[in-house]
Amino acid sequence: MAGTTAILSDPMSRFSPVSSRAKFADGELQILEFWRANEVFRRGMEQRSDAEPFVFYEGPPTANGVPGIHHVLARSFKDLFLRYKQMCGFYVERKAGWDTHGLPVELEVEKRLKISGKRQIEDLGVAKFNELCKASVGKYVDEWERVTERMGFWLDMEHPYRTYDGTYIESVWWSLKQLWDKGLLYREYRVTPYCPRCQTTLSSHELSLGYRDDTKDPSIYVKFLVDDDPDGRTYLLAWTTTPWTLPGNVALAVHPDETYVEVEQAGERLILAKARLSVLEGDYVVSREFPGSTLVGRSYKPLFADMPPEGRAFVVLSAPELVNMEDGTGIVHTAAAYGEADLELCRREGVAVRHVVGLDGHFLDAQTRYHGIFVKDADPQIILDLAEAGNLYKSGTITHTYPFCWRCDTPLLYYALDSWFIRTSAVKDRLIHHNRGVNWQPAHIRDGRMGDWLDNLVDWNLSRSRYWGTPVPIWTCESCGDSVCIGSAAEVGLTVHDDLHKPNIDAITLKCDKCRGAMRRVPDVIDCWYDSGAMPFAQLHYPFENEAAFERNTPADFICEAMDQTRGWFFSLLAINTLLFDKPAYKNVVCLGLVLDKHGKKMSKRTGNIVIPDEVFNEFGADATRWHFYSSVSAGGEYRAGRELVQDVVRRFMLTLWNTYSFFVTYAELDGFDPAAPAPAIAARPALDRWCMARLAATVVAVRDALERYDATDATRAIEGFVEDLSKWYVRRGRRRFWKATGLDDSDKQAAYATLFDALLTLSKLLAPFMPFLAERMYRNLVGFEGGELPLPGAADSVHLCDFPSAEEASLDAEIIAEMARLRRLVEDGLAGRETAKINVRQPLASATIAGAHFDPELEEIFCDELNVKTVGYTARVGQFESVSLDTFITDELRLEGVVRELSRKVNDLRKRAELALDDRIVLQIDADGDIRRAVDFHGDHLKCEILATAILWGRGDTVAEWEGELCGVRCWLGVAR
RNA sequence: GGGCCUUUAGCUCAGUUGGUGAGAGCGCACGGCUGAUAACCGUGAGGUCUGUGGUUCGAAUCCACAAAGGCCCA
Repeated sequence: MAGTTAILSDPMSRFSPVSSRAKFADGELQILEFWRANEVFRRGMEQRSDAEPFVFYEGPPTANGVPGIHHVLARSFKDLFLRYKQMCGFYVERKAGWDTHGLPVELEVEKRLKISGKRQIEDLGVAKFNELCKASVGKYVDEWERVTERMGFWLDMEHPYRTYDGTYIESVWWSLKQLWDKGLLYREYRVTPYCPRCQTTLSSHELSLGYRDDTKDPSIYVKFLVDDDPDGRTYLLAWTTTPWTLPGNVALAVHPDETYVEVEQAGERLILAKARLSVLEGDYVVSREFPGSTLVGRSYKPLFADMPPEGRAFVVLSAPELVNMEDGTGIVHTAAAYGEADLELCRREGVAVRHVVGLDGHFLDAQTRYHGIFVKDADPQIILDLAEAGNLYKSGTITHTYPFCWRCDTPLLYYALDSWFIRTSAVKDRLIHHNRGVNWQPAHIRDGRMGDWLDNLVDWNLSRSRYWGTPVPIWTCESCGDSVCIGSAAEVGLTVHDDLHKPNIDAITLKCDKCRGAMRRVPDVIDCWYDSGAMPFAQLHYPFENEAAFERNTPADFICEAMDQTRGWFFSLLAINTLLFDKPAYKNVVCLGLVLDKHGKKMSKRTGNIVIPDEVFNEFGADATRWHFYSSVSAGGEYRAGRELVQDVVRRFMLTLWNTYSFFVTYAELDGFDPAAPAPAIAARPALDRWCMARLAATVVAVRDALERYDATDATRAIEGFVEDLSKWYVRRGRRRFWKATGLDDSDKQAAYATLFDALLTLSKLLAPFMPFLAERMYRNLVGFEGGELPLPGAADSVHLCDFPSAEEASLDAEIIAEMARLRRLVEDGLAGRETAKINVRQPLASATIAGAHFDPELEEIFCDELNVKTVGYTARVGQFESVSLDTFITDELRLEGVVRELSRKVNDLRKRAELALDDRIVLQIDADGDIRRAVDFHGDHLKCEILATAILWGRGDTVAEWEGELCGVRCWLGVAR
């Protein structure tokens, strides 16, 4: 590249020099600076401000930690389609959003304060706590913004929506009031998954985030002594994996239609289902058989003396829905407060419902034996006590799936509590209907994962007995119990500029319309997933303002998040939009798979296989990282991430592209190529050029088609294929055309430059949505913004302000693409033939014979050149495949031509070693005899051209580089002088 | 227990509605080419297309069952 330096310093150069060392990461930083200084993002939006909108919703992340590589994945895909649509002429708003409420934030603050549990929060003061929560939310926003910008994701972070804003909360209240008016909000005492550490219930989608399938729990068989047994030795045998619920036992359930047996074993009588006899240990004798119904109504002694019955309790109930014959004993221990079905059953049967465990997950004081102990910790003691009292039949451990809190890892309890629900089940059919109309990528999500979820829809547990969240806008009368729901801040005498959070809002009491009593707010806050699903209208403070903007912005044309959001944001968006408007919330969803490490293992901090975005960006750049995600697997697959994989993108794709681009710029500059000058019409260009343009046009069609289908993988693979062809066939085959000396007729050279320029410029636009940095760098230089002369007339100063390429009809040519492919297959065949015959490619041969169809003369010439044969002949095809055979007889004349080619190769190698510029002239000195002498005598002029020599001298003299050795079997000394 | 996805060369992955030698890139070995040179081209080794049945003139591809892995649900 020594030669180019001189050219570069020329102030009139058109292109800025392109080093063969690309330094992608450094280049990206410069482009970032360019975008910033020239406000390219803003101008891009402005340019399309009157255009048809393409609506995108940003799924709000919780900026509660630094962004990981999986966030980069989702943001890469978002950016790709948004940039693409903007280049296609749409107006694309990209409002950032932050999910600011909820348990994750509260936990972060608890951790930092080193406190835990609600009592400590209330000791600190809810006002203070919530203030800290709000401050904590912003803690990582800077980091998120930095990474977002660094990876080239254009997002309007200056006007984000925040779920804690007064305007946002007010819109959420409005929406809840709509549901209230429709009768879709209700309160119920219900057993729900409950986290005793966070002291709140969880919704079913939160629950689904925390299952673990390798949980070890006790598995115990418990004997309940029946009341009316004269001997006092007849027991009902029941099974449980939650010993801590036994103090809460109020009933046993049996299946009325199943057969039960009484067995004699070790002096005791045990009752269990016949089908479950296998759980018994050792020998036994079956003494009686009877239907389960005969057991119904019998009573038994409570397990613990300090558990006096309160109302009806300790009876056998009939519950076919609760009892199965697959596990356990056919007799089911029933704790009304700790099982969903248990509660339902006890209500139906009028059996007492009572808690033995407090909201903190510890046994209540009244529970004298275990009071104050955390339930899961009490299990061993309970088992011991049962054994001591003779109520334990056997105990063991099982491994099964059990839910844990998705944020704090505490094992969840099923616990009866008052909760507020949204009757989502009322619109189930509509949800399913709207989901049917969504274009899911990958398609199987629609009826698979999402469809299943909707089929099994349950009501949405909305309330959380926590602090940092949108307050439930419901007030209840202390005297008459009547409730009202508010739908705006004004209804409680506040504005959106007031703090609408706890504890402020709790201080407000309303007067009951019915009894004039005082109404107090339900102390709960709402599930933060509801916040996120409300963003289509809440981000605009609809319906209080922005009515027109809201109409324009719904539904979204496109959203994109990871697979786990089927139960999260994808659902909350769909559910809320359906409940409120009976409309779909989005049309196209790209649903991304998990990011695993390079071996396909889940990433975790513990195993240290985390990929840190900055590290990859710094080493290989954001473009390479993005491209890796687009191209590595089909959408929805599991993504692998690791530096080797990204490095592969650089080597496989980016360097190939870069070398081609660098080649073009180097020679275009050397030759003073002017892209603005009229170029030969495509139809008038050589076949190689027409082929290149046809391949380019086909690639444009393929990329557009793939992106319209939201298929990034197909799109990137089409581009990769073209770049491969451009570099490894077009440039390789056409190289000599570029360094041909300028002469009278330059039309061939002009065609070559015009073709390569066109290909690279179009490529830069095609690449812009995928690799925004590299595309910009190439584009700006190609159109002349980096050189010393004026840029191309009418060219935008950024590739991101351009229109996305459309295929030029004139260039589409399927036939030449097919013919070239055929030619390349036959060339391979010919080169293989040379190898077999042990004849170098440098040695010209007289002819090759193709057994197959004729080529167009232009293609024939390419074929001959590539195979280094003088002529080509044809014969009929033998068998199914075309093939090539070579005339391997080397005449004297051919041999001398081969010698010249060996010579020029050696000399050019010397030129390079001497670091001569590409256009430096030399004097060649030769000291050799025989074939070399004869070859030079015959072909001296040709040799001079090949090596840019002004003269060839015989004998040795002063040189800048020399070589001595054997060439074509002749001793030879070569010297190069200026 | 149920649903969905995956399984093709040492590694990462293509393989369109079944249809002419089972592919690419990387890696490895050998050779060639070369003023894009930290490139390029060719050849080779390496595959029971996870397995077993079935449909068919023909199956990596369609069907059934099974195995392994992943995700989700109960």
